[in-house]
Amino acid sequence: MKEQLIKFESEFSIDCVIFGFEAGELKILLIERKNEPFMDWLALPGDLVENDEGIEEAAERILHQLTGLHDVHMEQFHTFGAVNRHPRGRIITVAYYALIRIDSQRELKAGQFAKRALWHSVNDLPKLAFDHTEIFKTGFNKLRRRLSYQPIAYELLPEKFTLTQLQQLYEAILNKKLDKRNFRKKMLSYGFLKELDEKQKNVSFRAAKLYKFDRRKYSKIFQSEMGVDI
Amino acid sequence: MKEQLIKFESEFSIDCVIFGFEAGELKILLIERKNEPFMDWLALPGDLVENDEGIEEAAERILHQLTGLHDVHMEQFHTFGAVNRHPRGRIITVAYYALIRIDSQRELKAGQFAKRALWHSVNDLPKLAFDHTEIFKTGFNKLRRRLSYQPIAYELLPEKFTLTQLQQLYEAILNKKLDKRNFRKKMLSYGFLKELDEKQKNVSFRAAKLYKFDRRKYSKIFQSEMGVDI
DNA sequence: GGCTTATTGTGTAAAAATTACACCAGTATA
DNA sequence: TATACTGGTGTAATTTTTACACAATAAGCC
Repeated sequence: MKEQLIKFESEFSIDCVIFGFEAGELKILLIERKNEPFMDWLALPGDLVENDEGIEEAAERILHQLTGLHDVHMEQFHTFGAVNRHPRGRIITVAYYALIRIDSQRELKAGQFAKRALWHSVNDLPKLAFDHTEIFKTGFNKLRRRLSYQPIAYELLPEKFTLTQLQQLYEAILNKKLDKRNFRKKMLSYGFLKELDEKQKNVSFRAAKLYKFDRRKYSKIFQSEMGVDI
Repeated sequence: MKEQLIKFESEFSIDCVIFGFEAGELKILLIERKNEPFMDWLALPGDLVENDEGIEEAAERILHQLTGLHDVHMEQFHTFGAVNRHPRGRIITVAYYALIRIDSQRELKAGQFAKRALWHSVNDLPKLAFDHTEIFKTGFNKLRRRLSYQPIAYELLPEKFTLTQLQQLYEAILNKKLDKRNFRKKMLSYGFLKELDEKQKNVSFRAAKLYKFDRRKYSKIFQSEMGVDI
């Protein structure tokens, strides 16, 4: 990354924990590093923040560079600033997480700083570069806590999905079995799932109804539970 | 604007939103600035992070410098990084909040960078220096959300307190009236309040029982509800 | 001492939310 | 048409949350 440490009193970066869901498994987006330090290691996608961009802006830029995505709802979750977290000197990093739909159509673009980008299951992660394992764990815990009071998981699913898929996703994130009937009752009671006149195709068993997420209704319901202004 | 921007590519600071409770009112600790920019304005206590200290460490140092306090449980809640948040150049700030007991014995020490330090009610805050009004609001919302799922308010009360005081504190933070009986039932059901054999003194009405917070039991109960390691 | 005043301290019933639990229906395919 | 597999559904018990009112107590004052 930065070769000329002398030049800077300090620097900061953004790191992204980007969750996706595929084949019943929760995954995160990783890159394989091209340069020292930690050459060839897996790492969270991240980059230094430019001096003329805000950090939200930087987060968007970086995610775009790495995935081609725009307008992804990203949320800051923690800032890591241990003195020795980066071997090249003092670099504080602001960590963001995002939930995105894994789109098999679109290939991952590694960008200029990585050998490749890949989706990796959250369940058997190897040790990551820098303190990225810690960052990932913190982000995953944040996601869990968030999901248990706000239904945000739909962002990970394809546009049309079945209730079973939704439940599997919840189970993957919360890491526990849920009761099918209670889960459905609860999800439908929120009122932001729209039942479609369509069913699954190409399955070798009874096809399930497809549902769609209704963003309008969702906002109405959950905006009121947000923070209050003073 | 931007007098010595040349010297630094970037810098970062800590700002602290320190809550206290006094006379039935929720307050925060502010300083009156001694220097430009924003000379004479009220601001959150904060300082630049040194290059050889971690940010948690820096937060502790700064709080200590400003209040003389040690071992206060501080929690990071957000990092602010708008490009123009600081007129002197690009300074990203990591915001922490803390809840402390206002101790009338101990005088506030302003330190070398402030004219004075003071407790100010959260209800009629003037406009603060920099983006500190926004930082405060974000921190206050964080405190509210946190309090509604974790009983952390005891940190603001004197060692011995009455249930009415505890309720007033909740009402001040959540900004709504609570039902006395339900509130007491709930608080006592947690099991971390220890009833003392003592009562209020010097009150011109029926004295209330005093309670103490039992830190041991609290930890037992709430550690299990924290994030899970992977 | 007894009256006034202000606050403390207590219980119950109704409503709402959460949990536990099992079987028939539908579709593909063999 | 039988088999294998997943989809879809309801109810009762339990727990949690809410709503609500009055007697007990202590100080101050007359």
